[in-house]
Amino acid sequence: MTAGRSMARQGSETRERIVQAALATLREEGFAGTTARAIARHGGFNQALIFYHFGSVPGLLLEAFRSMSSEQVARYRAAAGEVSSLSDLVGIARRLHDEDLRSGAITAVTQLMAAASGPEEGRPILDRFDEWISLVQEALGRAVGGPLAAVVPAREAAYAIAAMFLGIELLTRLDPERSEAGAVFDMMASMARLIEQFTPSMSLEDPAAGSPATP
Amino acid sequence: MTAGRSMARQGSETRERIVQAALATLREEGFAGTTARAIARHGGFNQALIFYHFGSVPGLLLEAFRSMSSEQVARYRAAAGEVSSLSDLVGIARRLHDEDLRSGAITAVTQLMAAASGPEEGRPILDRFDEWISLVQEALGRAVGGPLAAVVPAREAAYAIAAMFLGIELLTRLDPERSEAGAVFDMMASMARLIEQFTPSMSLEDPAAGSPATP
DNA sequence: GTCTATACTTGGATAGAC
DNA sequence: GTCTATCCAAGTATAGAC
Repeated sequence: MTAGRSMARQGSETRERIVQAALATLREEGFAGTTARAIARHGGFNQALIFYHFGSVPGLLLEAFRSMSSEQVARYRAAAGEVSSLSDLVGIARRLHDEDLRSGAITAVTQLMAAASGPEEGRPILDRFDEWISLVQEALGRAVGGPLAAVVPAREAAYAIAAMFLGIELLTRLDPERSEAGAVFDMMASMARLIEQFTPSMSLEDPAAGSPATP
Repeated sequence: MTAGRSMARQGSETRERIVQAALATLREEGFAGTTARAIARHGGFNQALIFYHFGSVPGLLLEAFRSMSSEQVARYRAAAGEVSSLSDLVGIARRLHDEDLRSGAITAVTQLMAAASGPEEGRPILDRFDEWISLVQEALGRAVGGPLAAVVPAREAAYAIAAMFLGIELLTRLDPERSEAGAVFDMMASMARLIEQFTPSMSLEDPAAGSPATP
């Protein structure tokens, strides 16, 4: 219904390009180094475009965060839907971490979070982060059953797990070489297997409490 | 051996005053708002003093981090020495969190972590953070015994716990009103009690395992 | 919609008086 | 050691040509 030109699409593409450049700058230069000029340099476009499309640098960063978070949540919600054990959950956490080492998506979030100065800037970020907590909570619901589910409040556990993941990303970013994330995921994997031995599949369980796995 | 004047001590006092002002600014204005001028305003002294005493703003921030971390680690190492159960451990974690709500000490760390752009800046921060991990690991060693200790690698568990704490501080800072830290500590407290039921006091245990310390 | 040029502001850092 | 004054670099943001 509009003119035959691809003007709207061009604008969209440019916006997306700026968002990607902002995320790249955030993870490569850190928050302190993420200025309008640096972002423009990274993306190979003009610095003025940022203000034309997003009004201000903080405006761009917020939009970049929203865009990135939505994309990643959608991506992982699909994976979380197929989780059926704690081991699965640890598996996708590890995968998310590994992929972030390359893409830096979560890394960008930690930068924005850490730099937010108060509730005014923090709230929109927290709103988005809630989606991640829900994602974990949902996966947790699929992963644990039996007595464990009755004893562990899902929301709090999900919050704690999401916080831990966040902390690991923050530490990894300080020096990827020295990160102990790999060992931590290994530990959680064995703990998951251990717990699974004590709380066997719900579909087979009998009325008595204990009766762990019989190999 | 020097002159009778209290010049060295005065210098020390000023340095300390600047460090405190830097930490206060960091937690009240966030990293982005922590400029030489803002720090000076906070502390009620002249902006030029920062450069005279610390050479640069990053120099001051690093020193502030070292100072704060040492103090807090010493403070909590004493408390950790008296930990004898998982419940105790959760208790001091909660206390540390509550105290940080007022002092903002840990909060300042998260801000500095955000500032670090790469391994060069990240390494000294990570070096200090190692002390926190060791602290947790030590407390964990006192807190858990019996079969659990044999199955959970202490270093990895300590790393995970420290990361989780960091994440919780990060989230709490985004909006203290909305923080779910209290509920998370409650959950961990009940889980600690639960685990303690299944792995009773080591002093009563039977010869099977490694028979650690007997109080 | 995008680029060039530039006005305006803030922050880091130093010189020199006290 | 501390303060005043100031220089300079870097950043945000806008005006106007294309």
